[in-house]
Amino acid sequence: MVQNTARRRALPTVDELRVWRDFIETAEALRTELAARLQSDSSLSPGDYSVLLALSEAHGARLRSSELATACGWERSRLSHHLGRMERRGLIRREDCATDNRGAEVILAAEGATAFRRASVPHLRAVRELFVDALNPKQLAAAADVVTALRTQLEALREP
Amino acid sequence: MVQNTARRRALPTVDELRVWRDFIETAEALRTELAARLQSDSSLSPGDYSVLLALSEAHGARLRSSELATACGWERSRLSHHLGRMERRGLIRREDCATDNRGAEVILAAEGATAFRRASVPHLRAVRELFVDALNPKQLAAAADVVTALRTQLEALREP
DNA sequence: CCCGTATGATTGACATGTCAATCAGGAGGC
DNA sequence: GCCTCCTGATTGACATGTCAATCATACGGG
Repeated sequence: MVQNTARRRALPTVDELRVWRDFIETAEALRTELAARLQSDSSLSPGDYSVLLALSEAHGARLRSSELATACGWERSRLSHHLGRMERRGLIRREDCATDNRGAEVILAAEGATAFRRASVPHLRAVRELFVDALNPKQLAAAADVVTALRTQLEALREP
Repeated sequence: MVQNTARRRALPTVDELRVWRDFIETAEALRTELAARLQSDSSLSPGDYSVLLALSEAHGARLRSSELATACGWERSRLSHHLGRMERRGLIRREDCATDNRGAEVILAAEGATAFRRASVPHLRAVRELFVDALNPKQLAAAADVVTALRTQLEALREP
């Protein structure tokens, strides 16, 4: 038991640390490359893409601000800042909500819809090239398994 | 062949896209959680930690600015901005380089060394808890394999 | 109806990151 | 020595992200 405790408390080995660093740096490099392609294909940032995707899938191409935040998995203040920038560029509009005077509705503008259409297929193609095509079926399944385990651990440790 | 080409060009399936999103979001969530723990343990950001780690390992606890950038894997301008902030907080100092008047040497300040010592063990412990302990040995090996494959593909596609 | 509190959203201050421009100092050819 | 080009590093403008504070409105108890 003492040994068990000691083992649980030990610091990562050099090999384990290397895997960790490779993992986190690779994820980061992938995000950066995807972002660069998205930008050059469509002048959209990944944030823009998330917002436009959520709005495109929404009924009537409009969402309450807080629903949009949930759909993107963002904090509200982050969304608010980002919507300000997107509104300046004409990608979305904001209107007061009819049923709750505190609320705002975010509406996909025509220019935003066009930009999203232009971005979508090249972006998905890039995901395929850079991620899916890099892995054989076993590796893809292993990746899914690993991220599930990581997510589970993360959620277990975040609550208590 | 036609079929092969078609398959290569196809967009990701829903399942493949889900793995991709889980992968990228989990990596992001891990980074965020590690950053939060680092901050509360030591008032250091991940960027601060990278810089202090590189300086700690350097001979004489000092490095040329561009060597430091390489060690961190950062662009020079990013490093320059970050060093400005760290210098304001007394974590590092900058001196002119004796052998090249263009150059600058970055020096680990006493306060930076202290902060790094305070941060180091809890940070490594957090990596163990959140990453290493979440995976059994097979999963850890699979993770290493997957990120290697992703990195290889990324580098293959970035050059041409 | 009115008050206290909760909720939806925005704002301001600041940390972080990228890109392009700048600036000073080396290095080689003449 | 001088001119040109290369290199090391910083800077400014701006996009992005977090946190705490703010503000207006909704809502429920009395």
